[in-house]
Formats: sequence, structure tokens, C-alpha cells
Amino acid sequence: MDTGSSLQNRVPRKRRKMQRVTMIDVAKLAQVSPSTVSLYLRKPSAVSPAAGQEIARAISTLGYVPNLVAGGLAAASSKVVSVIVPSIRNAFFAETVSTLQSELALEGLQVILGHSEYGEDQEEALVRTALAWAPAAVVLTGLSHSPETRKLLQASGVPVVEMWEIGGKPVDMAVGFSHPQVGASAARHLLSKGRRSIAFLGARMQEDHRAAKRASGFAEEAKLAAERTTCEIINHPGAATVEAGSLLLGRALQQVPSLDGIACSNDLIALGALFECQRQGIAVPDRIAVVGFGDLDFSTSCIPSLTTIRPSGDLIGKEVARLILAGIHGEHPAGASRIIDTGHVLIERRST
Amino acid sequence: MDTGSSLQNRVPRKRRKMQRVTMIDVAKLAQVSPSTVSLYLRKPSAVSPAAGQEIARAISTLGYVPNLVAGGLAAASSKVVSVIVPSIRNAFFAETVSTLQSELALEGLQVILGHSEYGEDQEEALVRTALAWAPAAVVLTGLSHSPETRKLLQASGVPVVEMWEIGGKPVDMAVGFSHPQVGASAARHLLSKGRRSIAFLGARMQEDHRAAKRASGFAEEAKLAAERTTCEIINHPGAATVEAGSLLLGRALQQVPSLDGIACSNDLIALGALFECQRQGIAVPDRIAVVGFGDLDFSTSCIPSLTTIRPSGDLIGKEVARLILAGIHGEHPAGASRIIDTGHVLIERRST
DNA sequence: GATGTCCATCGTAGCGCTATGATGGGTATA
DNA sequence: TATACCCATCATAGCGCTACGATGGACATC
Repeated sequence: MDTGSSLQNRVPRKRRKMQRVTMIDVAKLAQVSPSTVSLYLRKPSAVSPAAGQEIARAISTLGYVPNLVAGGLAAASSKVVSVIVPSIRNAFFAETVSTLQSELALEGLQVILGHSEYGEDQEEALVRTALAWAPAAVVLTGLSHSPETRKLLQASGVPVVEMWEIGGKPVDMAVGFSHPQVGASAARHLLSKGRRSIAFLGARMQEDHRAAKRASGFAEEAKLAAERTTCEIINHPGAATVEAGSLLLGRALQQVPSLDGIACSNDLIALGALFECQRQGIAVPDRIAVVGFGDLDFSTSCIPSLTTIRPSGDLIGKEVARLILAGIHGEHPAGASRIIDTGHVLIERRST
Repeated sequence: MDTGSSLQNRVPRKRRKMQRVTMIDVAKLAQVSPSTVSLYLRKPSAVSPAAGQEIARAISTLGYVPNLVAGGLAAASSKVVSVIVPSIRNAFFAETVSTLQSELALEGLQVILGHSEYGEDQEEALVRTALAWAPAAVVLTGLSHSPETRKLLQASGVPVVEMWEIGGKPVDMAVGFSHPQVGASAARHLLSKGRRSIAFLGARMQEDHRAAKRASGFAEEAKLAAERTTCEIINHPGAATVEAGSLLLGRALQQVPSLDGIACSNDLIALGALFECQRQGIAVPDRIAVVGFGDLDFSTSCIPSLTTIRPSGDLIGKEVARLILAGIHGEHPAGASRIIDTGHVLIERRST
């Protein structure tokens, strides 16, 4: 091919070493053109059964693995979905990501993971790299993002799903539930149990806007209640851990000696509170009722078993996947169906 | 350019619609060649400060986002590290993946995540897609893989790190610790506390080979002990959850009424066992001593606080990242330094 | 002044694939 | 028999970037 058609004759360039099996090799062996192989790979039904068989045989004898990078470049959109969560260590998001990944894998989509550690600047940087992959979709957590992030996403034209929160204006699509409503449910439940001195125990609420919204929903609902109801919001600046829960309960008792009901922004915190009660000889639920959030693994087994609110992390993952796949298949949901409320359920157990 | 040099004249092809800002746009605006822009992006120091500034300005005015897919294709290796874990819901792996992701992000590497659900076939499929991304490295969990998986990996020439286990022959590199030794440490600790009727409680050990190895290390060590020592291994076929722990303790007591010490393959199981003891009025550690594995969040706070073995999931993540980055920078570790033992630490608390 | 070296910069051939439109033979329709 | 229409298949132009080697000016050395 080196025709020397330009101004000067040039030494044929050393081609990069390369021994990888390509689609062309498959095509040669199967005695068809590369386009047919490509077509077969993307839409087997469009190729005659005879040719298909021949191609399949060639693929397996050569051990051909398609190069998705090349495919992504040619198709101007890669088979990748970029998912950005605050933290993968958080069981909530781990569950969602896990489900999402499984669902997307069925359609040959890969998940690229990033975590923002609850930082908007970090998130912005992650979105930037995410877009550099020309992903099939971008999935973010929550509805709070920097203006620059929103601009980047909007300009990109890539489908965007914001998950784990609804109630604001999403960039594109949203799947989740209302956090204030979760807080309200918790408060209503405690009030219905006759508790009048209640508190919300949360962690990292300066950064975790969703937890903060649960707290304010809780406080709002308490305000609506009969008089003689006191309500406190207590925050731990560190991460939501069992240990934080123990600390928070201690602080709550100090601040509100008459405390008779708490809601926690996370089951881990609730578990810590239960432990602290046990340590201090406080009867649960007799003296203090405890409501958690998350319905984590241990909530049925702990002592007493934990009344909690289940946000259905896996359902969120499923719905996000559904939205993304619909978009890829050309069925772009419109209007209200671009926002999906997965709701929440209060599960009453022994702790209230 | 459409020279019509081939057999027939052809209508100039409709070019694909395209409005994305490319490197060429940046180059034009900065009045340099595209190569210089590319060079600047990859190695800013190789470009004169004047040109560099010009390019930087152009990038920001155009809002240029490099296309990593194109870069990956041209460079024959994408800035992606494919990580395959059994389950991201498992706190151990969540921790490692989280750390790994953070470390790699510092060097502009992305993590593509897959989970195998402890299935070798699933893992093989994941490895296949992973390789389709021409990743900078592949990270797997454990040393047990299907022969086909090993063959695929070896043939690919991509750096491979197997994590969370050492003690066998890795495909390429390994970072982790010896699971039999963990089991042995647990047994030794229980024996040192005078326990003679001990059991190992594990979950899903038919699939989770590492848990099974901890169990057999435990049993081996028990065998070496003074006579009159009995040792049982009890398996729960489902996932390692708190609930499973409660069930397992019940079964253990049934099988070994004289039970006075247990080791669990996971802190969640240990926590479930603690709860069950509390429910049945069994004193821990007086009647039964409990050793966990994982040093999870709650282990310090639960009642009694849990003696456990810390495997340092974040250290594993860090070391995996180090190995990968060294490889990318051309420093290929050789020989023994391709296997890194992150060890384990037994942390004694109140439960023994 | 000639030659060599170094450095910043440049030109361009691919990387492996997909999308577009063309081709040509077979079948249905006029 | 002529025409239209399909369908399976094919040829090829990019997708946006990187890496290779070339270029030419600045400076040092002979």
C-alpha cells in the first residue's frame, strides 16, 4: 500500500508489532468479508445460517476476542456505563451497583466505577473522565451536583440517570425515592408508638445531603405532631458506622434525658445505638424505641430485631438498568416516566 | 481526498455527523500540530512552556475532553484496569476495590468492575470481556480459576494480579495472605485460651475456596494440638450473613454440646453467633469463645467486642495498585517480588 | 566553516472496528 | 419477459488518537 504518493518517497514505516487475532483473520478463515463477521457479531440473525456457522467456527478455532475499544471508537459510543457513587463501601450502593452490573452485563454492557467520597469537585472530575469514555450512559448518585457537572453532562448528550433520590429536577432521568418522606415515615412511626421525645441520629450530614433530607423530613413531621413533642437532630461528622451509632446515642441521651425514640440515618448507626443501650442497661423498645434505615443484613437478627425502612437498593439498580437499556434500544421514555419512584417500606420489628 | 482511485468513481460518502471537539480543533486554535497537543497531554514537560500554555488555553476555551477510546485504540492498551471480584456486596472486597480505585485514579486509570458470584464459568466470561478492553491490567480474586481462564490471561500478555490469596502458583502476580494460616491462627488462639471443643463456622464453602482453606487450616492446627481436642467444620450453603451465623451456632451446639470455642469465616457470621448466644443465654467468652475474620466496622462495638483476624483489605488494594503502576512505568518486578504477602493480624478483644 | 548533537515540533500511517451505501443474484410482481 | 424489490454480502471511509520517524533550527565541537 505504500504508494509514496506524497511529496517525497519515504521508507515504509515499521508497523507496530501486532499478533492479536482480529476480525480480518476470522473473516479470512470463514471465507467471508470482515463486514459480515461484524454483522454476525452484532446481529446474528442478519447473516445466513451457513455463513453464521462458518464464522462461529472460525471464531472459536482462532480464539478471537473482539476489541471493544476499536468497536467503541467506530461506533462513537462504547459499551460502557459509568457509575459514580459516593462510596462503594456503603452497603446501600454496593447493593445497587451489584444489581446494576448484573443487569447490564446481560446486554454486554460493562460498568466503570468511580467514587466521589461525597465531594462535588471529585464528582466533577469523575464525570469528566467518565465522558472521555463515550459511555452509553452515566449514572450518578443523588440530585446535588456542581453546576459545571450538570453543564458537562448536558453538553455531552449522553443519557444520564441520577439514582437514590427523587424530588428535585434531574439532569435527565432519575430513579429513587423521597428522602424527606423516609424521615417523615420514621417520625410518624415513633409518634404512633406514643413517643414524644424523639431524635434523629445521622452521620456526615454536612456532605451526605440525602441523610440531611431524611433528618429534615423527620423534624418537619415531628413539628406537625401534637404539642409536647420534642425533636432533635444529632450529627456525627465522621462516617456512618456502628461506633458512630454508639457515640450518637450517648450524645442524644445527654442532650435529651427524656429521650424515648430515635430514628437513625443508617442501620449501622441504629445497631450501634442498640449496643450502647445494652451497655447502659436501657431497655429497647420499652424505654427507647429505635428505627433504622436500610434494612441491612443484620436487622432481622440483632437483639432486639430492628424496625427499619427499606429503600430497595436492588430495585433501584434494576430500574436504572431498565431505563438505560430502553434508551439503548431506542425507546426513550418521555415525561413523567423519566422519573421513577421506587418508594420505601417501613418494616416493623421488635425495636419499636 | 476522495480520489476515486479505485475501479469506479463513487459518490463521496456521507460522513458521520460529528460535532465533538477533537484534538485537531485544539491544535488549530493553539496553532500547533495535533502531535504536539497529544504530546503535551501525555508528557507536558516535553513541550515548550509557551506552546504548553497556548494548548492549555485552547483546551479550556473549547472545553476539550480527550477521547480515551480513541487513545486506547491507538496505543493498543487502554487506561483501564479490569477488576473481578466474587461480590462487591462483600465488605472485604468493597474495601479493596475502593482503595484500589482511589489509588489508580491518581494515575488516570479507571476501574472496570465485574463480579463472578463465586462461579468459575462466570469468571471466565468476565475475563473474556475484560480482555476485550485491552486493559492495562486485570485483577482477579483468588488463585482458583478455570484452565481456560488461565489460558486466556496468559495468551493476552496483559499484566494479571490475583489478590486476596497467596500460597499457590499465580498466573502472573499475587497480593494477599495465606488462608490456611489464618485458620491456624484462629485455632491456635482458641487452644491457647484452653478451649478443647472447637468448631469452624463457614458459609458457602463449596464455592468460596478461600473460606474452605481457612477451615482446613483451622482443622489442621487443631489436629496438632494436645489430645482430647475435638474440632468440627460446619458449613452453611447460603451467603455469609449474620443470620447464617445464628443458624450455624445453633447447629454447632447441637452437633457438639460441649462446644467451647468457635472461629468464623467472616465477622458477620461471628456477629450472628454472638446474637444467638445472647438469645440462648450462653456466656461469651466464659462458656464459648468466638473468633471472627475481617475486623469489620462493628467488631469493636458489639457486645462483647469481637476477637477477630484482620486481613487488611485496603493494604491489599494499595499493593495491587502499586504492582500495576510499577508495571505501567516499566519497572517489572521480578521473581519473589511478584508475590506479596500482606499477612494477617489477630486482634484480641473481649469475645475470647 | 563544516560537522555533529540535541531538542521541539511536525506529518502521517495505522490501531480494529462499524456504518454506509453499493452489488448482484433470487424471487415476486407487472 | 421485463421490472421491481429483497436480501445477504461486500468494499471502504472514517472514528480520534498515538507512536514512529522526519525535519529543521540552535548550539557546541572540531
